[in-house]
Amino acid sequence: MRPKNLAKEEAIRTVALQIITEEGLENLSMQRLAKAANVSPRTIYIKYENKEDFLIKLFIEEVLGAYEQAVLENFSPELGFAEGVKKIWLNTFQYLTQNRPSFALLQYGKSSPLLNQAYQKAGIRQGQFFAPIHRFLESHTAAGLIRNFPPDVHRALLFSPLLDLISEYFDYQSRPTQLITEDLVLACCEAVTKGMLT
Amino acid sequence: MRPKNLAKEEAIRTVALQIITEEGLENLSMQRLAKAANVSPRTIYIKYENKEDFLIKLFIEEVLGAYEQAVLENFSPELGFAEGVKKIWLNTFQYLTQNRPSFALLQYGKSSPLLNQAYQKAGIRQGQFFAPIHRFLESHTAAGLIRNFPPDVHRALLFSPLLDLISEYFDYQSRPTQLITEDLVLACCEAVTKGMLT
DNA sequence: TTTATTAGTAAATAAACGTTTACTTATTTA
DNA sequence: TAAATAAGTAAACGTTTATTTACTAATAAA
Repeated sequence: MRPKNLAKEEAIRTVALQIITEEGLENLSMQRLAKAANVSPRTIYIKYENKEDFLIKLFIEEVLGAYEQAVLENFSPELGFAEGVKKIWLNTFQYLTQNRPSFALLQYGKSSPLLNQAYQKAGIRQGQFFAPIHRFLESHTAAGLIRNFPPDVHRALLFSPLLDLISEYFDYQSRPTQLITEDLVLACCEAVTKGMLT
Repeated sequence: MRPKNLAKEEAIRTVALQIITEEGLENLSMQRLAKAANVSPRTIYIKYENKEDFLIKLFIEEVLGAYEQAVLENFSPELGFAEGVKKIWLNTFQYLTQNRPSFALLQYGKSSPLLNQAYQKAGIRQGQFFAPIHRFLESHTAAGLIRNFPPDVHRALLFSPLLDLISEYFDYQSRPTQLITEDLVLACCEAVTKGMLT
């Protein structure tokens, strides 16, 4: 049996992320992807059932896993609230600003019905993903340190401003000076943290 | 000269918003839109140059204008900080939860390169849009009441959690009970407000 | 070394895409 | 009432889409 050429599989995935980042998800076609990855269209269909299957697997296996790992690096649910939130913010900011394709796909996950399905499947809102953060928030809530909100609401308050700042980071990347610096992000982190306290 | 049939123009726009809301921007094709609006494809091209022109005008003229008006209703830059933020939050929450197509298009504006252009064109980040809110934030910053951040950053802290909560509102709409109530939103508003104070 | 089996290719498929062509209809104005 | 003109239609345009067909290439097991 002829063995799989793993380099081709990888080329398909990385070229796909490149096209999505530079020209948007709507400009990624299977034929174009195949040509850019120096591969026959049929080769993509060896591993993936169809385009939808490909995108969902690209999202879950290539993006979400690495993202979660980066965000949780050196984080522990036992950390103090301010310290834990700061760690999460710094990890997220540093990882996503250095991995634009991941950020682009995460943003698409919020609007595209197709990728939104993948989100649900990955259990982001159910807390299977980022479980340590879930526990972290629950324990500090139980201790009465932070306001008693449902987990989804905690997540909205904690993460959405940060993702918005990262979006602005990329907007300003094409201009003479960068508005969104790490110091500024840490100041925002402090503001968000303070607001959540009881 | 044969007069324009305004009902057809309106049908095109409302049917487009319907399709985008229910099946996503990526499933809106000109031929499909024409058929669903009971119109010949050519009719769309009487008013709009091409698909891009149509979407941008739909976004700016149909969505952004009404959205800004709703958000700013009974708002004044002279209001106290907590009071002003609360008014904005309530206006936004009430309007967008009742106008899902507007919310859907606003979300697409963040990921789709095409609509993102429209955002920039409308000057959302430059403060031409929502100018009263811009003045509101500037004066309270100058007075030393809230932290001294750039306007884009203020906007990220203030609005992004709210939009995330509205997104969750729609997620929960298909389930037995609604998680995101007006009371909960107001409690979050209080948290965000508190965090922004110096 | 042959056979079986999967990887991979080039080219083709039907369907859908955005847009246009060729034409008809409805209305105003002269 | 007739001429002028823009609105609107049905059908088609060439292109691109996702996917498949028919085939070749490469390797492991026999």
